[in-house]
Amino acid sequence: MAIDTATAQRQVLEAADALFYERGVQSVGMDAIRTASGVSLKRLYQLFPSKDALIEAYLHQRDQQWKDMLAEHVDAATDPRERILAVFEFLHTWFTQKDFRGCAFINSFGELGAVSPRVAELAQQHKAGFRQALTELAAAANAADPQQLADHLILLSEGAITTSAISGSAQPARRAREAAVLLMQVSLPAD
Amino acid sequence: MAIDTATAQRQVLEAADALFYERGVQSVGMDAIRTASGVSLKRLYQLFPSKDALIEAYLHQRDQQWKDMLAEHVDAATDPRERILAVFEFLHTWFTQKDFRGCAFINSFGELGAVSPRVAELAQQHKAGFRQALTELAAAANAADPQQLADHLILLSEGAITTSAISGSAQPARRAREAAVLLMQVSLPAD
DNA sequence: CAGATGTGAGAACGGGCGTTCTCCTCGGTG
DNA sequence: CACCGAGGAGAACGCCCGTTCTCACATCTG
Repeated sequence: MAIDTATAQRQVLEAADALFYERGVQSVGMDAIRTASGVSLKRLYQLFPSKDALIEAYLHQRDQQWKDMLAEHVDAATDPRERILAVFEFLHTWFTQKDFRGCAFINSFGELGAVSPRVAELAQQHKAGFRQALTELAAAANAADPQQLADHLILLSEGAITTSAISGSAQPARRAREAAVLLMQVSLPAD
Repeated sequence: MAIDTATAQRQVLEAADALFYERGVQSVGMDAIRTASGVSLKRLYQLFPSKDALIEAYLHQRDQQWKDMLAEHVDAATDPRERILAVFEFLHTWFTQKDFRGCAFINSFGELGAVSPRVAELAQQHKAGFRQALTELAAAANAADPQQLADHLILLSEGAITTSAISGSAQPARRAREAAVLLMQVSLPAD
């Protein structure tokens, strides 16, 4: 008997995730995903009717995983400032993973953003979600202007992600944390 | 008679620059460059022996243009702090250009960094050049730790570039400038 | 003028890839 | 047992694309 539908889907998504993220979306053929997942092309196409659909599912999954990992780090702290700094701890542990290759959304956007409105849209949504989360953290820390602090922290985070991806070092997370501390000194009310 | 070699090369590079930047490197075929440049495939291939070579030339050219534009903005100011802030003015004017689509190096790296060591290398060099420039600006402003201030400013800049590219707004340049002002308040000696 | 050279336009070649199709096997059902 | 539908393996199809080749023409040299 063939593999259970749910596990087939999971295997395909796992393979797609690993390959798309590692090599970029366009460099990975459906055949590579078929081989890596062990799911036949026929099944693959009945689970995901096109490569575009699979790309979309891949990005969806990344978004969810990313949010979960972020929340996990943030929720380990209770002090509002530490919850903000936890974002940068999260970045550091992410950057240290040996398969780290930057933000899947930034990469996909660079590859396909101009050519696939759907990819551009998903990237925007992902970043909007991050902004939302940071704005809430900034508000919880009593920032005078939570949106402003959040935006500053976002710039540091995004900058750290791309700098770390290109340089291959996790140091940018440390630097971003440093800068965040300084910004919070100025933007948050004294204790 | 055929077109002069120098102008043919210039036309090819112009076309490649526009197309690669706009649509991404992999989405643009040699035929599109041929059509846009008006240079025959034969000539094109004797000017650039492969698409890879053309991509490399494209990145080289982007690097040079970018440095020139940056220097132009920075050199319009004399006060060390204003020279640093000029970086963010530059970003803002860049983001406002109607064809702005992020950093060519970040985009190419996302597309091909894992698959083409040469592209990864060129991206690293480009970013190293930017870091060098910012470190000098920070030192000239008497930062206690010029490398640290430079790294913080880089994070803001890179974050602004990707955020602006994805969101389609130039606002991140303003936000980055704001944050830079705050960081300089803390990192630079008082007047 | 003869002939060699270089060029433009575009066809041709070779390979890769997204997607579909063929054929065969196998488990379940009446 | 005979049949049916689903699924696996992989061939096949169409298309795109990087690169090379053909051919006709125009220009230069002697």
